[in-house]
Amino acid sequence: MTERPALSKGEMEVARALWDLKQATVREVFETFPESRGIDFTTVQTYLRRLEQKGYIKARLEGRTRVYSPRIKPRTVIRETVDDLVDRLFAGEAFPLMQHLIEDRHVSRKDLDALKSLLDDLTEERDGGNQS
Amino acid sequence: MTERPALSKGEMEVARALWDLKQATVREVFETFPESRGIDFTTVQTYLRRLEQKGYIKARLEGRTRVYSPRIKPRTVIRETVDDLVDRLFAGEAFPLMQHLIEDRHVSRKDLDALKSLLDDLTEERDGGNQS
DNA sequence: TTGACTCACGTACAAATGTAATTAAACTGC
DNA sequence: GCAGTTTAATTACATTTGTACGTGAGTCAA
Repeated sequence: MTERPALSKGEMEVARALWDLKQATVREVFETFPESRGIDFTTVQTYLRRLEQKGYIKARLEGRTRVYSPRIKPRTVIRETVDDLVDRLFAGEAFPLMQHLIEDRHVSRKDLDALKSLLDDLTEERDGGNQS
Repeated sequence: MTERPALSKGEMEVARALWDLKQATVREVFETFPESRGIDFTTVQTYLRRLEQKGYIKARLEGRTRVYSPRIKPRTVIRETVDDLVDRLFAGEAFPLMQHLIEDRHVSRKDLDALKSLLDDLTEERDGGNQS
């Protein structure tokens, strides 16, 4: 099922920018990058073309301009990408990654609470109200 | 700070295998890969050589054999690698990644509890004594 | 001590990646 | 209506990556 070639790092950045915009031209995507990133317009263009070739996004012509939009849902791409990382760097175990994120990152107080809340929801859902 | 060239996917797999073994020869690392992975002995050898060149691991000679061991702590490598992913795929926000891991992955009951526990520890540590 | 093997190492090489220069097309103010 | 300017599309190219082959040195059984 892992048909599509994986995203490269540069492609990832550009794909995410496009997801944020929902749909956009090369220029629009390009403009989301801060000057400091020092990326060339044509580089962004190349990434978008490759993303299209790989099947991640699609484009329609509007006048002489290509307007790109996602073909694969971000959520799906994220799942595949994270799965791959977990496989390679954590032998397939997601837990160590979560642990790393919680312990070695600066998690804000707000995020901490939000995470707990997520976990509680999941626990409840799991138990379906009748487990003790 | 990001001096060392980043790990490639293949290098990641091999590095992790070496971390697990603490120190090992090419053959020992090679043998941790299941037949199904279909990776060649010399491919593993190449990855180890490149990891050494990139400064991630070091080797000492034992007879005519190289015994590899980590030069950079796994924890550090993981941090750098995950940071990079978060930057590219989540615009630098770690929270969405955690959310993805919690919601879109199968988290076992045991892991759920362990995660909550981690969060609680952190909360306490945060609040405990001097709050900001 | 030789022929069959086993390894370690260096070498190889196509494909993927990061990055951009070139070329071509459209647009704008004279 | 064309010289100059923006922008889009194509092409280019060095590096990195994935993957492995060849060569030569060490080892063992007879």
